[in-house]
Amino acid sequence: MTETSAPRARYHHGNLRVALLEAAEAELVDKGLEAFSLRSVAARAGVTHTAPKPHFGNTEGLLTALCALGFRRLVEVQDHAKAAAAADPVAQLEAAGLGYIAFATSNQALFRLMFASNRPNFSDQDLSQAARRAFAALETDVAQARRSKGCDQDDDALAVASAWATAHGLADLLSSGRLRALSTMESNRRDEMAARVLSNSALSV
Amino acid sequence: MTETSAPRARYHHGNLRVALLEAAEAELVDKGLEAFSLRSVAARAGVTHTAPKPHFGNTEGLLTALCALGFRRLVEVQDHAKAAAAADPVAQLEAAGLGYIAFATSNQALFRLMFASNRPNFSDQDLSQAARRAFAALETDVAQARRSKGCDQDDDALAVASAWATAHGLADLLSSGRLRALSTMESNRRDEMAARVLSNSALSV
DNA sequence: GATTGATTCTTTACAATGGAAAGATGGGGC
DNA sequence: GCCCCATCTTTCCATTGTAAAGAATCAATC
Repeated sequence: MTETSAPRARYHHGNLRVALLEAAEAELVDKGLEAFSLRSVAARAGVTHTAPKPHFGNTEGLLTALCALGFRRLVEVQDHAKAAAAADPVAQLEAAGLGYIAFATSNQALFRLMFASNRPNFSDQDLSQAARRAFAALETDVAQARRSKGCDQDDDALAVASAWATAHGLADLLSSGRLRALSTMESNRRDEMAARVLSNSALSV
Repeated sequence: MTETSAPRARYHHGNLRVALLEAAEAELVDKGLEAFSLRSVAARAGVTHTAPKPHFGNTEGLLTALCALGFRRLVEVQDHAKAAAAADPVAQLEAAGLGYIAFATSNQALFRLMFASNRPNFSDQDLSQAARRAFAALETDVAQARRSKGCDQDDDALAVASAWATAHGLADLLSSGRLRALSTMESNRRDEMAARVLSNSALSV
């Protein structure tokens, strides 16, 4: 009777690819991107340090896959936040922004991998597609919020840039602990303030 | 007659500390933060790889000093931009924001060292002082712009967060080439758009 | 069910890196 | 002129990522 829950001692791991991705994320959480070690990741997964090669090629390959996973999760977090918010397009946009911030603050190292690293291969198909999807979602959120408020469609592109920059700036500064004014607030109030700043940036350019 | 401009072949370098900082920045520009190598920096300065130790301790020490230098240069760039702008407080704020963006786009790796790295020791006296100065300048710029427009002083703290987030977000996304909508514009027009977004974020929260 | 080929994983080896330790050098105070 | 000490070099070591070759296993075919 072979244990299906512990396929470890076997020579062939069975699902090493996903195990490595999980180990890599744990490594990222524990040590941060700058102390990320492929050998350590392999050890976490219980394999030797060259086992990742068939699955990811090299360290950059693993980080590229992890980065794509990050963009997909970013969209998930935003979708989850939107589902819990009011149907009003402005509330939806604010929820997306708050989701962006929540993702950044609870996945700091992954966020940096996605937005402040040269290690992932951004010309990789899977990654660039995942990143594009995240950007496309933002575009429609901004456009719908602006339509609901009767904003000029000609300024949509600028509003997208403005909203993204604001959300990204808040996310980055909050996740790195640099916005004391906001980060020390009680979380409901912080979200209220952030939402105000976000909708303003998208609607009144 | 000893050449003062080439104090290299001597055992004691003379001003190795500043030479290493210059070499470190060149290394940062050439290879980026993630491929930064202390040995390579030492080689650039014409010394062996352990020569930096008496001056900076370890790699983190060197990066910490470089990071502090970055914050001082950021303020310089902003001051320079403000000096070239109109005296109007809103124009001054916009100039500071555009300076922030200009710094980020022309010093990408240094910008990442300052805002997206755990390697510098941010509890270092010199560094934290330099960073605080940069933040203080921003605070006064925002406050003065708001006074000139009769904005409510109670919202100043939020406006500072909003303006900083917007400037930082624009800077980060532009420097990493992610804001095609803006980065493909002719530069005058781009600055005009960015200024509009920036002042809006500070004045109409 | 046995054989063969391809894939996965291990073993081994190597170059690059950061840092520790000890020695060589020479500047500066006395 | 002499000695102390900061500066720089030499040497050594642990860690890391990657390449190459071999062992183990799976899968397809006969």
